[in-house]
Amino acid sequence: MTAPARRARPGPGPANPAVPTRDRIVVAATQLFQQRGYHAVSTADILDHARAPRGSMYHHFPLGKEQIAVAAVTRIRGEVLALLRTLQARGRSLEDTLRVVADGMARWLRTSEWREGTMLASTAVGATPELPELHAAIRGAFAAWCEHLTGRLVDGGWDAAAARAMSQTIVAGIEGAMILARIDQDERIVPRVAAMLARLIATGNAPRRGAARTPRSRRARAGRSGR
Amino acid sequence: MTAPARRARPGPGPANPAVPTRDRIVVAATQLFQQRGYHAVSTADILDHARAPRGSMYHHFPLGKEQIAVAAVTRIRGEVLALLRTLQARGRSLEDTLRVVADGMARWLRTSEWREGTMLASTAVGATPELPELHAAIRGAFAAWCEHLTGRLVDGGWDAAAARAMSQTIVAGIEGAMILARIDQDERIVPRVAAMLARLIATGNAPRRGAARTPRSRRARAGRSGR
DNA sequence: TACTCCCTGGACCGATCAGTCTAGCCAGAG
DNA sequence: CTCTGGCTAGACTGATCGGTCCAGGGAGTA
Repeated sequence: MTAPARRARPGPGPANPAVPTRDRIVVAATQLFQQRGYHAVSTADILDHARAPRGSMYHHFPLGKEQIAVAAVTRIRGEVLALLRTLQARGRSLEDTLRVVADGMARWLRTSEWREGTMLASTAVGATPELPELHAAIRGAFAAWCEHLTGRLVDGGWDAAAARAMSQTIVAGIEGAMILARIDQDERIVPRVAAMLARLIATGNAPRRGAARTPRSRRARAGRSGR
Repeated sequence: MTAPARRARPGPGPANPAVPTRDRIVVAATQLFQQRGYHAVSTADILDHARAPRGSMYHHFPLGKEQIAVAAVTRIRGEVLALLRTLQARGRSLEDTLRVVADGMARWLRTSEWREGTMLASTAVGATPELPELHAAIRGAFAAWCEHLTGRLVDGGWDAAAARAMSQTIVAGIEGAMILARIDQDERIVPRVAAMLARLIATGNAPRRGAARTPRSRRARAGRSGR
């Protein structure tokens, strides 16, 4: 318990010159922040991983570490949103989407040997109230995901308020499941929780509406309320 | 974005001599870890808050910071478990228990101005795979909570596997809801998610009961491992 | 009073932190 | 060719990190 000696690994081989330095930094930072969280990652770690010199980093990110973290969060936000939209475009139901996402995340957990995996939580913790820019970026990412899910639920006939609560439950459940799965090193927790959430979606449609099953009669709902 | 200057506050008034130094350290560490996570809290922070000198800390915790974190996690584990058991002893249903816990946590979030609140997640992130003792402590705490919840569900007639999945969903959902609520600074998210989970419990008892789910006679659930 | 032992108090250490600075590389423009 | 400016390169800084060390303080016992 004396010395961490975490800096042992010198980085993953030589830099790939085909990838611009800025992108290499963002990719490395994304991985590291997901692994260990904002405060446990040093700029030297990022530079090591990205095979970039210090000067380049402060050239591309003059505001320093927090700015890099914002870029990383924005990247994650976009990737997840793209996946959600792709699945929607392919006609997958929301329950199906949940399953696919959960399976993908479980695989990701395992292949990274439970080192990566908590999408934003690693970065979210400790970003309040210092680091206001990072805080805002994380908040925006969660909001974007929830908004997408809420939209899909409303399209499916959900009451706006219920849809909002449901989408928050989904995001919270998945994020929490990732934390539990990492700690337990048991990736099956994620699909398990996702199945529970899918059941909640299936049975819970429009809790104060008439039918319990999806009525498919969309288009007629009132305007969105939230935010 | 230059200097954090977080060390500005000198600590919360003079030390209370009635509380032993060791306890003051654990209490301060618990609060700080919940606020900012393991890596973002320095030993100097803890000492400041606890109004204790450096020597005392390494007298009581010769293994250093990680040992203090383990003590803090153990403390949280015990407190939550005690609350769950108290509510059970008072005859509250599991759904009711969930509501009470969620309301309490929401209040806690607000009164701490969204600085404390994510029970273990703050500490959990980044505790893998270094910090093995801390990792084990967090894992044990989550396991203890899940075990309690699983026991109550099985008592209520749930199939063992389904009960386990449900209890993990509950813990994951609450933990995730706390993260979302902190980021959004909106404590209503927690009771909202809790209500969803309660609905899942109410409707989900023995899912697909008639179908191929193994009923599996519940055995006497083994000794509950309190603290 | 004298002695013991648990605990306090804080100076101190080498390592590492995020961030600064400046010297040069090198491709494209003129 | 020269010049220029975006980018690289890494030495350097002061602050802070977790951890070590040891000189006492002071209650209990004799």
